[in-house]
Amino acid sequence: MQDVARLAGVSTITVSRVLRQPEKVKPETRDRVQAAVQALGYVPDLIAGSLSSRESRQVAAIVSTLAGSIFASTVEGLAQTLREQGHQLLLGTSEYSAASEEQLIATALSRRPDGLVLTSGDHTPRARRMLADAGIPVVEVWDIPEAPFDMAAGFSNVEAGRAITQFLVETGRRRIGFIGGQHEGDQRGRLRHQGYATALKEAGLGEPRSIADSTIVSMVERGARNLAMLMDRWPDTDAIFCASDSVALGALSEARRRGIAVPERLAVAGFGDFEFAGDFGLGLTTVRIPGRAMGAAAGRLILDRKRGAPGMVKIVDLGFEIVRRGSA
Amino acid sequence: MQDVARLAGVSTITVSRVLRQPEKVKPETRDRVQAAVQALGYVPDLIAGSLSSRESRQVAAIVSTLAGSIFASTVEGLAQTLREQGHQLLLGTSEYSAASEEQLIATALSRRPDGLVLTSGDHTPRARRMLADAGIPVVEVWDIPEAPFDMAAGFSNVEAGRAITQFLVETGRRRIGFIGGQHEGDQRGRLRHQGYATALKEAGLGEPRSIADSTIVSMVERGARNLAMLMDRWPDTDAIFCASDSVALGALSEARRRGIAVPERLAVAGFGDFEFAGDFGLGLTTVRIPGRAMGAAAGRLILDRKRGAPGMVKIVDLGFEIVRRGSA
DNA sequence: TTGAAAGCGTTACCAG
DNA sequence: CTGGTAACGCTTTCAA
Repeated sequence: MQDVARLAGVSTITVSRVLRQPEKVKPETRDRVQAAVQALGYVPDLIAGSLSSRESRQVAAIVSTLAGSIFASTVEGLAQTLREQGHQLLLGTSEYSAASEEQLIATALSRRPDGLVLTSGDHTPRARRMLADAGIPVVEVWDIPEAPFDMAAGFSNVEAGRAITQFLVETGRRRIGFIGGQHEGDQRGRLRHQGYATALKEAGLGEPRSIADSTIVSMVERGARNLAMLMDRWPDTDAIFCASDSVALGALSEARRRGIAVPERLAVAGFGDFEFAGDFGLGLTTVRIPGRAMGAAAGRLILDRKRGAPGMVKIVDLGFEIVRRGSA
Repeated sequence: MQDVARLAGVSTITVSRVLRQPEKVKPETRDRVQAAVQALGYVPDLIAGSLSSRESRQVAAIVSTLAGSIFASTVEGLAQTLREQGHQLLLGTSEYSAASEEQLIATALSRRPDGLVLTSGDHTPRARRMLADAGIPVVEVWDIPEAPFDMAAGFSNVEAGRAITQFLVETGRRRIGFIGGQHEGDQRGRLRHQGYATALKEAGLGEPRSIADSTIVSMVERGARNLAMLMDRWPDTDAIFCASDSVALGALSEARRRGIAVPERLAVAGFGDFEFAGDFGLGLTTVRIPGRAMGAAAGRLILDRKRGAPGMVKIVDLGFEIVRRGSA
């Protein structure tokens, strides 16, 4: 920066101003400085800048995985929104890691991000304390928590599970099963299951028929195995709601293998509307989730807060949508 | 840090040492400092640390998109490898953005990352200069460039295109088409096409039959449209190689629509082995790409270099694999 | 509209 | 094994 300043015949602070608030510098001076920046190929050091200005122009996000098209679009929406407003994304994934969310949060915070995006869920007291101490905007995505830590951008998993189950009821199904969620660590799957159970009760359709054997690694295989178990136990089942589209895909394979006609004898509904849900065979009936929009909204919430926008909304409910295709 | 030092009755530099090189501090002192860190809930400031130590323990990656399961696993593999070795990922996506790769590189470099991961391709002279000036390890992924900028972790797209085409030839196909790649901006698709054309020539099978209408947004739709165009123009085509699995998925739909039997009358091969390639209908014959491994290798190359590992490998060829399923 | 000086919180370097 | 002091490269005052 000193080199640039020298070449332009100004002081370093003027160079800084040209870069950060060009309008505060006289056009001639500005041009001279910009020429010097170009000539020297100067790249500012944001680390030094951040230390000095106490803002990092960086937002951290922690997701469990990018695989399976689940959080990928959310991360993408977030990254794009941040970039458009001059911020960068610091990404942490927790998959296959013994490191607790707590640990990941601590690591992220040590970079002094201007905000943090998390998937909603239970956070430990220690995690909550760290977040509070950091004093930065925090957005939980992929659900509307009952007691949000700070802000949230998501949809109601309970309502979504209830809605798709009601949809199955409306299409004449009476013996509806559930597979593939509600295991430990899948809080959102559990919420969907809760919605499913509620809908059953409201329709007077008896007890839930749920299988959630999580000993199988792949979601698709899990879907196949779980459907098999469910049909063995409740052979007259006429519809299933799967906790995710990949589980539904596995269930469809298993149904084909067993010669169970879909949707005639068994309706299959998924969850997520993943990229190819409409592009194989009869198409998967599912619940569309605003993945990308949640990321974008999370970015906006953080940046608005940072700007000190007045009358801030804290919870953004982006809803969901039932997409009917051939499988149910 | 001063608070911690005071509470532990040591100087700040000792606190720093306990955190970064615990073995250099006497156990008793160390315990006292660690207790103080706990008591105060101290979170070190990596920004200040980076400024001082001139290493950021952060690696930047720039990919075009996380959608479509293309780069997601690579990013995940990278993030995991970095995390395991105490580094963090700074992620930039270029999608839908007018900002050039150049701009993204400049932004990433301003954080002084310890390394940079890029998808291979043409980089502008200015970009190359910035990379050179930064003096950090750079890894190109998703191809083995002829003239790598620095290091590379990938596979040969040309060879992969050649191999799958040869496979189709070996299974008795003689009039083999290509759809969905080779348009502007898809350098790797072009390389696969080149391999395809080479294989045709080697087998004496005449001129390429290629369609690459890139005016359609979705890859799946593009596959459908392109297959339609190809079959209209060369009705006797008996096999196609699709530049990606999503294109292949679209082609399969279109074939179904037209009553073209797959694989009897038309063999369909994809590229990528995306997550669900084996899970719909007859299963997609495709080329499996080591997505996650490329990310992990890229991380290792950068961290090894940083450590000054001797006799460094600069190019890691992770190969590819033909996966035969029902479609070809 | 521009500049001088004083940090930002940490680590490198060199002593003790 | 521990500590003092001086950076690291920039931005924030506060003045001119």
